Order: sequence, then C-alpha cells, then structure tokens
Amino acid sequence: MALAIYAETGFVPLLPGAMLAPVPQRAFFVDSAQPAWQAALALIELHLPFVRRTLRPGDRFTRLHVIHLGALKTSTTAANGREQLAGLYLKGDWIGLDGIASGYHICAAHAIDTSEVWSLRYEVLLDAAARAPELLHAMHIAMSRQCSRDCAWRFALASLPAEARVADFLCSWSQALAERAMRADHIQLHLTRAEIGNYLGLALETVSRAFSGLVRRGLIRFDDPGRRYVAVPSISALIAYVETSSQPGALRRMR
Amino acid sequence: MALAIYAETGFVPLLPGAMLAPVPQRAFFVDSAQPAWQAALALIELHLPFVRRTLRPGDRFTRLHVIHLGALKTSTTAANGREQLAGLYLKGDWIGLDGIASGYHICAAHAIDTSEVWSLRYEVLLDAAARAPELLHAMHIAMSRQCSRDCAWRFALASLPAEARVADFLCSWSQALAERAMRADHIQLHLTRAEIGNYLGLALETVSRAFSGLVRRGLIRFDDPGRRYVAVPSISALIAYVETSSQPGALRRMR
DNA sequence: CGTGATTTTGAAGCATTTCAACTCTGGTGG
DNA sequence: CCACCAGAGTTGAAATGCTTCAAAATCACG
Repeated sequence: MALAIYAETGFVPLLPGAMLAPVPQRAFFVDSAQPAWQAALALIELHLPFVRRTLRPGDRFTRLHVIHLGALKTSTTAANGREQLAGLYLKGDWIGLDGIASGYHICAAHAIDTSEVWSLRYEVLLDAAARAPELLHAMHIAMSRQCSRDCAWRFALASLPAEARVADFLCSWSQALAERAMRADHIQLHLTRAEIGNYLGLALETVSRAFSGLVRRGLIRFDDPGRRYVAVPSISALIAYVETSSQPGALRRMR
Repeated sequence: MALAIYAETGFVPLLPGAMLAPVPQRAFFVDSAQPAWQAALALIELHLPFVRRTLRPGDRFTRLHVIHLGALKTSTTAANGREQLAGLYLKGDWIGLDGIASGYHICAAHAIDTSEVWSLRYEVLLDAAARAPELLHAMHIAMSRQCSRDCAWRFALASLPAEARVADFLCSWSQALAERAMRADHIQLHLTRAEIGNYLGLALETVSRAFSGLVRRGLIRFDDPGRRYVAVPSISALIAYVETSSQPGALRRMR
C-alpha cells in the first residue's frame, strides 16, 4: 500500500466570502494500490482478535462492525414511529460509526442478504491502531467515504427528478459492486419498492413508474418475473441520463 | 473528561433479515463532561503546532480544518456545473474530512461570516494522536457527528414537506447554536433564499413562501428589514410543528 | 391452487416549481 | 442628500410532477 502525503499545517483566519478551495489539489493520503475495502479487512484480520458468533434475526447488540460478506441496510426510527432507510452497505463497509459521537447508535442495521460481519470493540481497535497506524487509517477512510457518499446522495435527492433519482440509485449501486469486483451490470435489489421509495424520498408508485420509464428508455431491463433483478445494458448510458436530467431547475444563479 | 466504555468484540455471520439493533444500549465512549466541540479545540491547542496565516477571498488550499470561530458553508460542483450546498459548519466543526478517503476534496468551503480556522496536516494529527489518544477520539467524534447529522438531514429531505423542511432547518441551526452556548432564539441567516433552497432541495420562491407561512403561524419573526435575522419565540413550538408535519405520507407499512 | 404481499397502472388531487411582476434594501455616484 | 440601480425577497397565477386513491395483475408461499 503505497502512500503519498501532501498538505501542511496552518492557522487561518477567514473573512466572509473567503473560501477553502476544492478539488484539483490532492490532500492527505493517496492510496495507489489495494482498494480501500480490501485493505480494511486485511488489516483487521492481521491485527485484531475475533470471537466467532452467530446472529439470528431478532438478536440485537451494539458495536462497530465491518461487513465481510453480504449486504446490510441501516434505518432510523423517528419519534413519531416513521422508519427511514439510512443507507446500504456491502463488503468492506463499516457500520456503527454513527455511535461514536453520542454513545448511542442512531441507526439499526438489517441484513438484506446472507451476510457475515466482523464485530469490533472501538477501544480494542484504537489499541491495535497504536501498533498498526494503517488500521487506523483504514477506519478513517471508511468514515470519510461515508461522508462523501452522503454528500453525493444529498446532491441526488436535492436536485434530481424522480426517474433520474432512481437511475442514480442504480448507478451508485452498480459502482459499489464494481469497486468490489462483482458483476456491476446485474443488480439484485434486495429491497421492496416501498423501501427504495423511502430511501429516495419518493412514493412507491413513483418508484415503480420510474423503473417502467427506464425500461421504456432501454436503460435497464428486468430479466426475472419478480422484477427485482435489474440488468443494466450500458452503465455509461444510465450515468449520462442522470447527468442530463440534473440540468433543469438548476437553481438559477446561486450566490 | 470522564469516559465510560461498553461493548465487546465478536465475529458475526448474518442471515437475511438479521438485525444489528439500535438505540437503547450505550456504545463506545460516553462523554459526560465537556462538550465535544470544546474538547476538540482544547486538545488541538495542547498537542499540535500552528502556523498563523491569512486567507483572503479567492485564496485556495486543501487541508483538514477545525473552525475556531465563525461560520462556513461547504459546497460541491457537479459535472454539469451545478453547485450544491453540502453543509453548514460552526465553531468546533471539522471540515475536509471528506478528503481522507479519495485524496481529493469533494467539497469547497466558503466563509459566510468572519471566521478563523485551524488548519492541520492529517499525518501530524496522527502523530500527535499517538501521544494523546483523546485527540484522536475528538476527531472520531467529529466524523461521527457528521454522519449522524447527514442522517438526520436525510430524514428531513426525504420525508418533510417544504414548510416543515425549512422549519427543521431552523431547528437544527438553533440547536447547533445552543450547543455552543450562543443565543439560540435569534438566527442570522448568512445565506440567500436561493442557497437555502439549494440546500433543502426547494425553489427559492418556495423557501420564501415557507418563511412567510411560518411567520403567519407565529412560529418565527423577522425583526430586521432585510429578513435575514430570524427570531424564534419558542423553539419547542417549532420542533413540535416539524414533528406533526412528518406524520403524513408516512410511507405506509414499509418492510 | 388459494391467500396475501408486491408490483403495476390509471386518474384525480395537491404541493411545488416555474414564470412573471412587483417591492424592498443597500450601495453608488451625481 | 437624493435618485438611481442591482440584487434579494415577496407574491400571484399557471403549469408540472409527484402523491394519493383505487383497482387490477402478478408473484411467492404454503
């Protein structure tokens, strides 16, 4: 795992209108070899002790978890009882990071496919990190990715119409599969239309119509009767569709 | 800073439908004394070296930043040039965490009020963290809070109608001020209606109408002619309004 | 081969966006 | 000091997109 380091330390007063600039510079570590999810799993296996356990539906516990296999969803339950899907997670993703700040987990996690999770105690992880800084960095990458993902998702939710939002959802999913060297052109939705709608802020009927629309455009295909296995003939076409759809109502001259 | 530690380490296979349960148990550290933002600033001051610098509007750089004073906004720019507000940050918040994973920053930060930022190199932070684990924990708390906040915001965006979404925005802002021992009943919006709309996924006219509606309900007041200083007579009333509004379209029986 | 859950589709209703006109604020220069 | 102007905010009316309600089709499961 080759690492390059950039950036310096500074103490910076800002005036209104000042700007901390974005993209093209590189910052922090740049991982040029192994994918992040794989590195995290390898490091954990190397440095941390495990206790093998079985979790059956209905069991409950609270810890920091790294997905070794399968797929999970997280959800929050609001005061009024409304449930809200918070995220979808695959191999190498970390779950439970939201609990560090408050001492309580905000989200519950549900397996949506046969899964295996490595469950860690936070302070054991920190101990191990003292001996293996890469392990710590792996955790930071996981948290950072989470933030980035949320950021991208926010963009979709705030600026895309229904059909493009569903398309974007599929693109993200496909990309997540590709990063894990899994088939990215066949997506198995382990979720109902209602759950997808909940996740995307749409009514389930709207999700259904969006799928139908995408099929009509030839951007996706359903090969199974249950309509839960999405085939994506051309991911780039799907991405292009999302991008053209984000033009409208482009929030005229902001700022 | 008294800390309590819970949870153990385990290795957990999951079946579909299995669940990593949520709330009521405590997890990880529970900070029972100093507020998180204050602890972070104190720890940094104690353990890290600073270089004093001035950043003028238009200057640009990329690093990890902790806000010592003021208010910043972050935004992303999509491929098609559309700008999207990503977040608002106050004293003690960390900016730039999104850059750890990819080596690139996804967001640009703009000061929306006179601000002072402490700028750190990630690897210097890690070095210092080896000697002062609390410092590391402070950073983890910051990242974790970021995730939690995004999660709550996602809820608002996906499930609240326009007027309640604006109300929720004000509630969050007010709460952020309260956590920092600042006046929480007078909010200075350093943002235009267009920016607020962009942030909340609404047209600027809708934001304006929502404000008018909230004034009509007596939930807020504008005391200035510019209509940028919001007075909130009763925060609890505002919160209550948000909660009653999240009932409808409650996404009938999900799952 | 029913039964219940999930998905699809249609039509009506509603919230939000869009388009457009107008007001107000704050800054600039005559 | 006042007139003017650009930017920001408000408000109305029409258009649109999404939700809701309703019903039918399909699938999964015992």
